[in-house]
Amino acid sequence: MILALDPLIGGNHPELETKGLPRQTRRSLPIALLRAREAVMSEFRPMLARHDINEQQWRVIRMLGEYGELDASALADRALVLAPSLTRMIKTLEKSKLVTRRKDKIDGRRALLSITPKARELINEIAPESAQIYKELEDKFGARKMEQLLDMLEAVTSVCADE
Amino acid sequence: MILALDPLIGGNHPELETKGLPRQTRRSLPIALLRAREAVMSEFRPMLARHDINEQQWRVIRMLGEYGELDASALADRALVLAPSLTRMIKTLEKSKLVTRRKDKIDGRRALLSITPKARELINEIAPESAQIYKELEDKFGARKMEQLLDMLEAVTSVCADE
DNA sequence: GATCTGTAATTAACATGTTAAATAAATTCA
DNA sequence: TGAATTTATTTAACATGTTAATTACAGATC
Repeated sequence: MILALDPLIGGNHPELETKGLPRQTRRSLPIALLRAREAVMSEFRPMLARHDINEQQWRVIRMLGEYGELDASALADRALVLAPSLTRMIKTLEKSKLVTRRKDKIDGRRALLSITPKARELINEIAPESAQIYKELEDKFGARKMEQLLDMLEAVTSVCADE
Repeated sequence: MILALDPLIGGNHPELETKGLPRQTRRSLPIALLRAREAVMSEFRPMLARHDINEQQWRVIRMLGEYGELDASALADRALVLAPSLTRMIKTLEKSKLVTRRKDKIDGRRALLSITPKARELINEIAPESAQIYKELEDKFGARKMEQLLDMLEAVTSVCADE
């Protein structure tokens, strides 16, 4: 997505390409971010799958583990999940006894969510495996470069976020 | 996602947090990539919506515009869409007369996909708007930093991809 | 040339992503 | 106070994401 296309009709000639990608797409930030995310997540997904959990569920459970009880909006925000998705996910997670839900007595609109002891056990199983994978990635890529990359990602995020 | 969780039960204390995020999550690469992508895409999505097209459809059309006719596997690969998603998307895009589809006469298993003149017109409308948004982003973030970020994203992608 | 194996695409089933509309509770303010 | 407005959540409808199974064809082997 999201770079100028040249006016050529019928695709680019090979000499305009590098690394097998046309120049328009090769250095597109949105695509580079998507590619990187896919690549990184491919290291973690099989491990999560072995624990019968998906990426989004892991984010939700983790955030509740880290913050404690949260209302739905705050949780959706932190777990980077949209509210309607969260509503559905909570139903599933309640059925599998990983999340509990109660009404806020002060503000009746709010749903307060927290994790069960079973979910804490799950976190305790997954966390070390996750840390291991992360560490291997950090070793291969370089801890220093990782820090730099995280800094730049934070920077580009805030450039886009506020305006 | 994907950093070690400390053994504290019931969430972190405020003094362990920075920028409103618990330390476990604050510097997680998968989450940073997701956040960055969401932030960047939020700049482009409204423009694409005005053209009645979503992010994935734009990637598919763009790739066909850049490469010319492709079989479904090659297209799915380049557009970063899974094959089953692509199958469904092509049906929609055929109905809206943006993509055409034919069988490969040499290898009967392959579906060869290309875009219509109508899609080329759409590309010609979207491309300059996209370039404009991209340029503004580059100006705000810094062209040099953008290059560095793209380099690092490429690097982390290849570290994960091959092994 | 019939079977066996591998590959491309599709289908199926269930998950989340996305936008808009509906619901319900809180807040504002005339 | 009570109507109007705002806010939190849910529902609805349709999109893609994801994995597994299926279908259809190609290529290899005997």
